[in-house]
Amino acid sequence: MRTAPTILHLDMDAFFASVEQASKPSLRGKAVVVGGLGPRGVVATASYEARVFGVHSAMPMGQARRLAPNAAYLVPRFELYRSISEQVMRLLRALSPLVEPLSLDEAFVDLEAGGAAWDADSARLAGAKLRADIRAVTGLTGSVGLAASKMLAKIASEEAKPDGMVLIEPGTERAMLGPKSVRILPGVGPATGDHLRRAGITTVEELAEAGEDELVRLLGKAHGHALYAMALARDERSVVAERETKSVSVEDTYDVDIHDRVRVGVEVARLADRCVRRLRGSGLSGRTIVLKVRRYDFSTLTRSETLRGPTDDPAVVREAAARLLDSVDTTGGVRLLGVGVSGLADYTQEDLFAQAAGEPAEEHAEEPAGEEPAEEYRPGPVGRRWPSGHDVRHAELGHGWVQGSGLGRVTVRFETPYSGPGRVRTFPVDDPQLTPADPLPLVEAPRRPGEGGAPAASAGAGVAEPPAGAEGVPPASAVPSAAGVAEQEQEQEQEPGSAGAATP
DNA sequence: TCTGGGGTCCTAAAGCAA
DNA sequence: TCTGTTGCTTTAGGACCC
Repeated sequence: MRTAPTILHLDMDAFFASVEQASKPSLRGKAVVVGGLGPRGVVATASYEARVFGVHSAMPMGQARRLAPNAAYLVPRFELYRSISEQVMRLLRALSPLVEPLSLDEAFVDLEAGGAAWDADSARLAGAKLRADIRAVTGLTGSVGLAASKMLAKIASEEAKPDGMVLIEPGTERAMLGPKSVRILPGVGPATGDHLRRAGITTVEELAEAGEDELVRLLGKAHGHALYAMALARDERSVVAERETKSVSVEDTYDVDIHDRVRVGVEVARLADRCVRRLRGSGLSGRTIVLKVRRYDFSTLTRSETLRGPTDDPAVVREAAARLLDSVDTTGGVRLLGVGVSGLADYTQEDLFAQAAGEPAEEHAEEPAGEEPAEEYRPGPVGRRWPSGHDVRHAELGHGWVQGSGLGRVTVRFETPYSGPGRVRTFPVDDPQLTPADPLPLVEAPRRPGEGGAPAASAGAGVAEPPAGAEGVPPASAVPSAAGVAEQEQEQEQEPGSAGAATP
């Protein structure tokens, strides 16, 4: 274990919600909830204003709406978040080549390996500068944890939230960890937490006192050893920059359970195709096909089949998935279906033995082997073209975003990341002057010299108030192309207005 | 109106081979 | 030849993470 606190963990604050607030001035300082808007959606991220009402990640949307009926409810825009995330990751890689992203909004950085820090003081400096740079480049805030190990750096950033920095001085680890709940340790979730509580263990201190043998007896070998080490603040895991993908999967939860066996088969085939598209997009193939079925009662089962060699042939995956489906009972209905491929290989080695009888493994030519195209099939009602929260452009009124749609109308708020809160107007859904638009950068790209570190779009109090509807003319750079209409938008059918941006 | 989507890792049982 | 041991692979499920 190193002796200097030179491992940095960055965690962006309420990332999805903060991005939406930065791009929509009327939502700043308001409760914002990002997640699936369908009847079975859950919260992906809640802004801190929404958390005051008790809304948090993974909560069913319905419950969130009951707790915070006046919050703004938005569909996630992954393409936009990805592009912001890349900006942040670039800043991290400027500090060190050893950057380990954990998700779009989180990463470890080994400052020592990059020569960016060697002791507590230099680490603090690097952390402070990073936070300032992130704010300048993205307009967003992130929290930083600094410590001598990954586990502690992560706990430190948790402690620093929101918008702060915490450094754990080497030597003080056990004292700080001791009184805390076992739940702060990575790998202790609801099940393990319960298990330990029944054994009379609730704090990290008690975990350490229980002893290694007892923990192994309680939780099994791997988990027991790992947890005991964590309890003693021992964590030797190094920051690893490149991790190989182990599996690729896609799944859909349906708004209403599917009972029709034929329809189930059709959906499985569709998922298999989508999965293969992703597989090929990453230049991979795989040997093991996995079918996942969640039944009406939420019981989940998986069936898998391992082929003799890796494949990226849609027909082969489709057929394997269909065979697997034959072995599961779907009476009562299914709420979720998924198809995955694991046992991955670089797909250069062309399918030596074609798996499907008589199936030419070669019709690779078609799809553009990149991102998934938007799905045309979703029988989306009127809202299809106007997902709530997405950007639009009006021929006369300029840039805005969809606040809600339904009943043949779409409500748009006209504002940009650099304007003040804007006005709301309602149009027929087929208004020819209205077109979907790409998101604008959160920070106006060429910053005027001498403007200091306070970019126009910094989400926070005291937003400058230019005349409502003022248009920042967007520099086209740094914007994700073809904004992610693809990803997932669960369509919502709502009365105008109820798609509910916070009533300003 | 209960409970998403994309992953990772671990365990245990069963089959098979040496 | 029979039996027991060991170890690897496949399969299914569960916990956890963001």
